[in-house]
Amino acid sequence: MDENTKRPILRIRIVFGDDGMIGPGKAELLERIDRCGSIAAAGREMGMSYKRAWQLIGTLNAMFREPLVDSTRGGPGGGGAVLTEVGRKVLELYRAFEVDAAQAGTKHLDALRVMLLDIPEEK
Amino acid sequence: MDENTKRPILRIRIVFGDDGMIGPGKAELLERIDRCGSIAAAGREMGMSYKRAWQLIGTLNAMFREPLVDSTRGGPGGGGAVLTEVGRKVLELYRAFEVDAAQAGTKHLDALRVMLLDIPEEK
DNA sequence: CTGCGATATGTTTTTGAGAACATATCAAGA
DNA sequence: TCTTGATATGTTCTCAAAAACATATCGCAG
Repeated sequence: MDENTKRPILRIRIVFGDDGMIGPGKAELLERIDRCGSIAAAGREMGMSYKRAWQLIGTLNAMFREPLVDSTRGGPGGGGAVLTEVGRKVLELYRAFEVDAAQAGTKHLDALRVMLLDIPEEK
Repeated sequence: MDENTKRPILRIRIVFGDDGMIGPGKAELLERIDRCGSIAAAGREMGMSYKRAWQLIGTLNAMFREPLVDSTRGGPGGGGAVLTEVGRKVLELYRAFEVDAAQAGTKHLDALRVMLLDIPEEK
């Protein structure tokens, strides 16, 4: 059974400039890295190849003034990765944004939902 | 020069259920259909093939209780398409949601922006 | 009754993103 | 020094989404 079926009704992607952006995927990845202490493990949890996870983190690190993730190789356990202070802050801001935005638009969202053919259950 | 470079900092995509969704692309398409009175013309303006535009409108029409776009073929000018009342309402709600969400999160957005390497100009 | 311009669809081709696979590298610890 | 587990990075393969191309249909206007 797939317990990962917590599907948000709202999906916000913040676009910076021409290409750089942060959305639900990268946010979740950051979160899991914080919990796992490893890019590989975080990616695995999300059913994502290590390479993909690594690439996403690479672009994230590249678009901010300071990296969001610090990674070390070798060492005890073979290596690992941790969120930097900036990383933690960015994640927190993104999540806060999500909450505020969703809350601000509840009225419009509800109005839209009743017009739908198949009304999806909340949460 | 491409004057269409009005790049929003925020890109919101509303996801309904498993697949149906409305985002910036479909919203803009609806808007242009309203102005042009034609799916083909609206698609052309966006550099999109007629087929693609037609498909997008098809899925939109299919996911709501009532169609958002009414199209006629033949007739004066060869045919055309117009927004229904529902279509206009959906578009309006989506735009309103965008505005409210962005406004609600201005603070967080600004905090994020200053951390960026290349700070994109607003608007 | 023919031509036009737009909708309506089907078929084929292209292409770009991600998966899959393959190594190389590092540092600690056994 | 050899193993280990994770990072780092290149190469190839797969497939689905979009583009490109091709028609068919419709209804006025002339």
